[in-house]
Amino acid sequence: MVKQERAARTRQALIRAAAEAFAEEGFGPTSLSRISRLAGVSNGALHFHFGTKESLADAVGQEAAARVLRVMATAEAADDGLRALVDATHALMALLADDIVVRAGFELSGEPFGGVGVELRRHWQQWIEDLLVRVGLEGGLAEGVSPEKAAPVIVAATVGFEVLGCRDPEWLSEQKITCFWDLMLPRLADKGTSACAAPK
Amino acid sequence: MVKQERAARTRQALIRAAAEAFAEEGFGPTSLSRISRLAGVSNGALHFHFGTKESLADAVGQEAAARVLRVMATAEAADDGLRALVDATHALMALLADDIVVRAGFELSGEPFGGVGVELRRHWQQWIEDLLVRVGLEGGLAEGVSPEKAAPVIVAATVGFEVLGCRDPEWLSEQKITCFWDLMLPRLADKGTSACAAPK
Amino acid sequence: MVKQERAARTRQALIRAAAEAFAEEGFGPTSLSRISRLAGVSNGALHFHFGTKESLADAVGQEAAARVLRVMATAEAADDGLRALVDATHALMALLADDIVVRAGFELSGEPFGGVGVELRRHWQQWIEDLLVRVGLEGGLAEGVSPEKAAPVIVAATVGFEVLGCRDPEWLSEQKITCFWDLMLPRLADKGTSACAAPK
Amino acid sequence: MVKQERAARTRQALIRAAAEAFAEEGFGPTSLSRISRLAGVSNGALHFHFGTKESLADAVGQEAAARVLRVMATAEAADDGLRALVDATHALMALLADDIVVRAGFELSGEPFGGVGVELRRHWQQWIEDLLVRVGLEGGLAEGVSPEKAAPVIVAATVGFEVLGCRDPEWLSEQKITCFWDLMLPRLADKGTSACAAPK
DNA sequence: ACACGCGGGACAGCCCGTTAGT
DNA sequence: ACTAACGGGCTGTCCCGCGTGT
Repeated sequence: MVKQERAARTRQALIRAAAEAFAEEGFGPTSLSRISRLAGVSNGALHFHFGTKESLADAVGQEAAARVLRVMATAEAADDGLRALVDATHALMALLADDIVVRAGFELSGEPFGGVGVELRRHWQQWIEDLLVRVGLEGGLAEGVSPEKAAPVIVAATVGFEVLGCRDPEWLSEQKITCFWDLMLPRLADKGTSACAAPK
Repeated sequence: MVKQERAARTRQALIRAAAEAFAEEGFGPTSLSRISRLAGVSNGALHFHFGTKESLADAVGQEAAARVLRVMATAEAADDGLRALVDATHALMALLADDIVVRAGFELSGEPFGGVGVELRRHWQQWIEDLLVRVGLEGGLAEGVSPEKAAPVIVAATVGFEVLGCRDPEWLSEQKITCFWDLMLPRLADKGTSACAAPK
Repeated sequence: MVKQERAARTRQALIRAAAEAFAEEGFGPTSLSRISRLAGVSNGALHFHFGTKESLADAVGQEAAARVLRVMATAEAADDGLRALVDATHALMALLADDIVVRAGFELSGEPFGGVGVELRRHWQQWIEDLLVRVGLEGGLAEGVSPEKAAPVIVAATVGFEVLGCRDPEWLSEQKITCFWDLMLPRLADKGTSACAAPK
Repeated sequence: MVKQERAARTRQALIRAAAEAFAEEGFGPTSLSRISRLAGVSNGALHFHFGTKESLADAVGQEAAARVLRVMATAEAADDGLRALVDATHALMALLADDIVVRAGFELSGEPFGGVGVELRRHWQQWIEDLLVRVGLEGGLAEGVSPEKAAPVIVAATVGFEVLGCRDPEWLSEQKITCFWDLMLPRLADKGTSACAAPK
């Protein structure tokens, strides 16, 4: 049907506009009128697609999660676990730098929602923990370094870069992340790793 | 005057209540009625002390800045620069964990204010950079590590801990910070440093 | 055509659902979505059959009027005029008690429509007046009782029973109406009437 | 205090305006903006005095109940019970005819509120029942007439006059009520009563 | 000086009745 | 007959002065 095609385009425009607004002002202060104006549709159209403001935020979060998942999947294809981790952080920051939806999704996951359900940061943390556990089992971690201790540090740093990157995109640059891994990787990795601080 | 004493108490109660509310919901969604109710004063009293919502947030930010400054000053008394850095991060996280005003101040500094003026995170970043420069001049940094590269990494990590700590205080625990320095310090410091990952 | 049969069924379902909703909440507060949901049809289907909300209410009113007319016609068949009046009130109350469409029609006729056109209560009043005039001409009314004076009293009482019956069906019971005629009939009727307070 | 005087005047203006609007369109269709415009105050003032639309309707209902109570008390002073009943109905109709608040209160008590609490019609019914029981004990009722049977009839008739009077004030005229009692009283009262159909 | 009751506008979010397009 | 979209309007409430009291 042609109608459903147009509807999908409207839906995407709405999600995109909402992401822009949420990323700029946060969930609460953003008004629905602003979003519908940004998307170039009427107020009623917004309500047709998303009954409530929360459900709109939900949609933004899920769209962001889907895109982040693709990044994780791509990075996981690397032959070395730590290599995958470094690549994933680089790719995530690049994504945050130019995909407003993903950025909004991350910001939203930090707000005290009334039960939004999408927790992007939690997903990210979980993925890092799982990956590190696998690396540890394969003997890829240096002595005295456990997945349980290393994962939070990496999560905190990446969340920090993300948060600061919201005001100043420079924080999301490849250079900054490379600095991070340059400091972190030597202590984290077994000598035999193929990973280096720069991406790919 | 007796009146002024009472006024000061009201002012403090207002700042405290505002910090609580801001930390919980953010600046925009928090209503002034909620703050005045929390503080146990009337709506009119709030507007007597702080003419506008922004000026109230300003006061919260300045109060928080004052307390953070004390932490920095205390840490700076250490004889070793990196020692001071480690101590300062530990102390800041402890402060964030149990001082709602400081927590609110940090959160507020991440919001896109209409010209609030208080930028706690920027202060923190500046302080770290200055300190690292001093350490570098004294030869306390390892080879290949420059203050310009190391400072953002430390700032990002601490901001990350702070942000995540807003929802789960566990992120602010001494243990988490110790893990961070345990991974970061060996690569950062010259061999002759007296600093270690744990506080004090 | 088969289509027209289906259309008629949809139309009836809509009228029935609208009656239910109008009777419960009144015209204004009832939303068209609620009606279409109740009827199990789509929003668009509603607007295909009834272009506007008023026209839907009109349809409910006309359907109700048709059913009330049948009651009047049946009662008129009685040989005694007052007998017909008593029977008609009994029959109307019974109809109100179990026909939601009629109930809605009466309620609607009490609302300040923007020109609905259907005035069920007025019809009822007119019918009673005409009947009483006929009875009067036949000498069936007691001395000192004129149709002009008696009709409003009967109308008021029946409307009262109807209105009160909307919240509590007990008011529409045969017993209550019998009580009414038991008090009213002796003063109203000539001694020679065959009518009694109970129905049929 | 001057302020409180002004506040009371505002409150009364709001109640009066609300009564006017409710009586004209009913609870649901009436908008708060219309009420505040009618009262000549701002939207915010309305919300200051009555937090919600329901609470405003409540206030109207209570004000109406208070005025009706005064009517009942006055009528009760009559030496004859049935005399009191006749007087009360006449007085109530007169009140309904020129006190918009009372009219609104009665109309409101017929709407399917979400728990308004004020049930003017129920009060009226209760008062009539109690009065008739008292008259019955004093031997003022004719043979074969019980309070339980007579009260609903009188209530229904008065409610009918009230409802019809909303669209056409003629229904509330002394003449109509006199007709009612002229038909009803002979059958209801013992021969020795001093009551007659006309008021006072 | 300090505090408050009262009131003023301005939207916010939600949703409603309605129309195009197929 | 229905999906998709449109404006407009409703209630709630928010942020903020004005004037008065203590």
